[in-house]
Amino acid sequence: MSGLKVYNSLTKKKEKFTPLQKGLVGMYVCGPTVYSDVHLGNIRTFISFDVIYRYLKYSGYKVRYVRNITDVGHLVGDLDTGEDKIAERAKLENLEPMEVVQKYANGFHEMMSIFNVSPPSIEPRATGHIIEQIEMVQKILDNKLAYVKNGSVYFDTIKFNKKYKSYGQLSGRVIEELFSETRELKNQNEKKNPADFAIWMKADERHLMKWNSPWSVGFPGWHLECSAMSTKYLGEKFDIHGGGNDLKFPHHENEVAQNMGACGCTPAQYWLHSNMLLMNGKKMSKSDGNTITAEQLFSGESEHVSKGYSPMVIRFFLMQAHYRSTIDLSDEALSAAEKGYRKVIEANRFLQSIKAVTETTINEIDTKVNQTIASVYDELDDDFNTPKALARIFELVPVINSFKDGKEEFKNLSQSTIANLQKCFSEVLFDIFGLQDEYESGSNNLSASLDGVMQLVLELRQQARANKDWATSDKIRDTLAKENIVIKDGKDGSSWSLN
RNA sequence: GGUCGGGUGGCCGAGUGGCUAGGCAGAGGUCUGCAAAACCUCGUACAGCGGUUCGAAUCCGCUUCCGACCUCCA
Repeated sequence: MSGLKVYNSLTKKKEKFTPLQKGLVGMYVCGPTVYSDVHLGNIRTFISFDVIYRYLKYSGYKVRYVRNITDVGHLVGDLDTGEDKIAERAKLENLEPMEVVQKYANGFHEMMSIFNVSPPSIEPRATGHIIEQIEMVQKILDNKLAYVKNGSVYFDTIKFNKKYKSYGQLSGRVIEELFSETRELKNQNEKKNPADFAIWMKADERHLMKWNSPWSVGFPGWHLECSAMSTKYLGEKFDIHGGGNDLKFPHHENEVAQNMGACGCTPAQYWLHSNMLLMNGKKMSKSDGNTITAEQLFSGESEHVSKGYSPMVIRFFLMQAHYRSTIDLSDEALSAAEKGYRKVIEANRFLQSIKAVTETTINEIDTKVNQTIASVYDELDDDFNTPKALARIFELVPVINSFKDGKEEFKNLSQSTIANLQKCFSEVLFDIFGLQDEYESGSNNLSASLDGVMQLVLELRQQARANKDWATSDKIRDTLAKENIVIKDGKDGSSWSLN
């Protein structure tokens, strides 16, 4: 229950998880910038935090999960004077900026739903919080940790670091080195030093997205929206802040600075960072063109895959790696995941169909199975170790299948052990990992009647087999196979499944 | 160049100072009319070179290769 340990990027250590308020967790995760279609790398991050969110809820916490949508403030190119990404895209597609935002936000939500990612408790947008952001800029100015230059406002990292000595703590950077490192290509005369960053930018005439402020007609700096919105919905101090590894610097580092600059306290207790999805050994990234969209993966229309893979196979594939490790996407790995997914889902399907078992005494095998079940949750308590938990689940699969086959050692599993297995598989696979049984194809009327038809077919085939009429029995099997229905002959009759 | 993280059996991926995950593929077997599925068994892997240790894939050093961040990025 409270045995959860999490790896904190701030301290670089695994720590016992203790929320600020007993039983309640506030979690903020950086969402997408909606200026183009999400790719699988983005999706991985949101699935990782979905599992974390689900596990926290499973563990009995009441979680307020805030995941924002950034629809302004991302700049293009090397310079802070660059065009806003959304505005840029709007020009390109000949759309109103808000149309761009809506279009890609819709696409994002659709993807999240396809991958069974739970919606957050609050999904705030940057453009909906301009006032809060302006107020935060003012607070930082009041605290003398920012300065105004030609209508733009810059965060004064030197002054901030003198006061708090903490700039760079999260990303492991030393502020002095940041100066010497920063390339001199910036025509950033407005900044006092290169490590400073804009929290409010004056917009020029051509800019499409701009708002009134005490300093100029302009727009907020990129990092500001997360600071403002996390404060608004979770308070100045909250429990977990998450995001992709690539956001650690400068985004999260600057976020911390802004929060401290405004309220004098560190925002999140625990910083969790998920690692990147790789393809061909390299980070999946739009700018490199090293990407694959989910649609391409579903349809198989990509040079990277030989066939299509379903959303749940992909989700299962991701569960096989720890969220803090990179994972390499490949055709071979996906097809291995597909088989593994099928195996565990089918074992579960049988498991859940077991009605009542004659109660027997608890024997050695029961004890062993129950220990393994307990270990599944221990693994998840250890920084959400899904691959280890999954390994334990797979140790239980042969137990279930052996029970099904009536194997001597397993046929007398007790009622309570079966119940524990059912609970464990259902909780871990569906509630925590967020998988779905794709072979079940819904509990609709069609599948129910199909099952009725299939029972008849299987019965007829069974008769044919009893009469050693192999021609008929094989014809049934082979014809069904062409329709992607697979017949499996077991000890106590046959079963079927959709391929 | 700076900072950080990695190199694990055919592939993907866990992991701990000694009890050597798991999935997929492969081999053999059981079952089966055949096939599939299922079940059982198997490979003794940890980049290289040194060192610490009774003992290291796991700790330290060096070498090498790869990646991430340092500029927008989940």
